[in-house]
Amino acid sequence: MELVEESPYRFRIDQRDPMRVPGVVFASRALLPDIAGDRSLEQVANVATLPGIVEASYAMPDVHWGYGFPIGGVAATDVGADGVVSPGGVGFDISCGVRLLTADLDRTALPALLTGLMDGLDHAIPRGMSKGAVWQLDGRAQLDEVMRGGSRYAVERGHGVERDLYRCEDYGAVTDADPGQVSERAVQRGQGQVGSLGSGNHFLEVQAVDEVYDEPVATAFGLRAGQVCVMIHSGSRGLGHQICTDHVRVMERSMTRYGIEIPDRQLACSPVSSPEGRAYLGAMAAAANYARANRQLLTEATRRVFEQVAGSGLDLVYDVSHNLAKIETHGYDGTQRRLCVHRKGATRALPPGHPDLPADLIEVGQPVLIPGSMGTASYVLTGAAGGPAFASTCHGAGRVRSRKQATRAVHGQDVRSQLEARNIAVRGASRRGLAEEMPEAYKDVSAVVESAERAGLCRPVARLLPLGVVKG
DNA sequence: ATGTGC
Repeated sequence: MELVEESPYRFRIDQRDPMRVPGVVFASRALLPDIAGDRSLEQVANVATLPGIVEASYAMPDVHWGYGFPIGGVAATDVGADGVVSPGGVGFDISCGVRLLTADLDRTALPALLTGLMDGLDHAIPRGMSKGAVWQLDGRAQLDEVMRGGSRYAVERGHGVERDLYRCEDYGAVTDADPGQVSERAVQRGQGQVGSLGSGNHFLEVQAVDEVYDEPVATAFGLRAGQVCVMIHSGSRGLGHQICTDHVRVMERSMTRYGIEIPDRQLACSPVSSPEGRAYLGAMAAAANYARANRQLLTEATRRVFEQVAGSGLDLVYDVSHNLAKIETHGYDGTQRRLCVHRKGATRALPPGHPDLPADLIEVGQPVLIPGSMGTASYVLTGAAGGPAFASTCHGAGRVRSRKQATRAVHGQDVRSQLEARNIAVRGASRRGLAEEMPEAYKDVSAVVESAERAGLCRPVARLLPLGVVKG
């Protein structure tokens, strides 16, 4: 795999058969995947073979190996030119994403409150594999409402306030969800998980704004230095996982019918406008709404704890997904085209002036929420005008060691006491979970964010530091 | 990521 340096933060994989477009990796030289021991660049090249792909197969600075597509990948296909949609381009955790909430508290008030808050959250936040949820749904009919209405339905039912919807991607729900394309098995798995964190890299953190880089934008987002925040990172749990599994299987079988040849079965795909493509997009949208409702219910549980322990409310800064495909209009080849933009481990980053932004954010751009690895900083960014990858940027630190490698590397060292030694409170994390998520298993999120900024993908707004973490 | 695993 040969990389051509186009500029200090942009490398190209030249197009050669059967690639339809080049690959482009946005990263500093230091952050580039190790070509010898990592197959993610090969995956970037594989994605470039997809029917209808336009411009390039893009990789963000946090790129690493994933199912078919790399995590940290962005690929747009032209809907009007038989462009495809691929479940592997979204990932198993459909609409995994992040929301950030601000408290009416300064970090100076926290030492006296942190233990109470963390104990309250420990009790209030269901987490881990299939271990309960905040919301007990009343049968499939109500789950269908969640899949159709997302956060909007949750708020309608009293789980949140109207303002939450203005600060959620798609005003809390996408409109094209089709619960009829969600299997009974997916429903069974998702039924009891609305309002649950999950495990792996999912977390709820109490954080503080450590540094503000752009005062006017931070103010528009509702952020100030020293402010206490809560970040929630979760997705669509077993429901999204099962939807991905189901539709990959269907698409694998339909490939020959559409004459699609791909170098890796994990890139299974169908034309966006085909029955299989539309079925997947309808089910994917249902999972996207489910994930927003999930984060909304986790928000409500967190609010109850903050109200009771600290007498503080929590305002939503934003909720944005980093695993999703969306039909969007972008200028390409001199005209406006409808493109299916796959973002897998990549965050939508709308620039200032974009019509899809809520009125109070249109001048400053979309809040982009970047969770760091456990115990490290997280970032708030905003979209950059003229960004080079369909209004997308990175999504986090990006793994450099597999879960297995990380577990081996811990060698009995106590990740929990290392966090506590740095005054970060930990609740509910399994020893193994902590080992898999140790910061050494990830790239340096600060370097990732710096590369994304230098590549012109986004602009930095604020850095957040963790005070307490709740994990599965 | 995930009723970690065909």
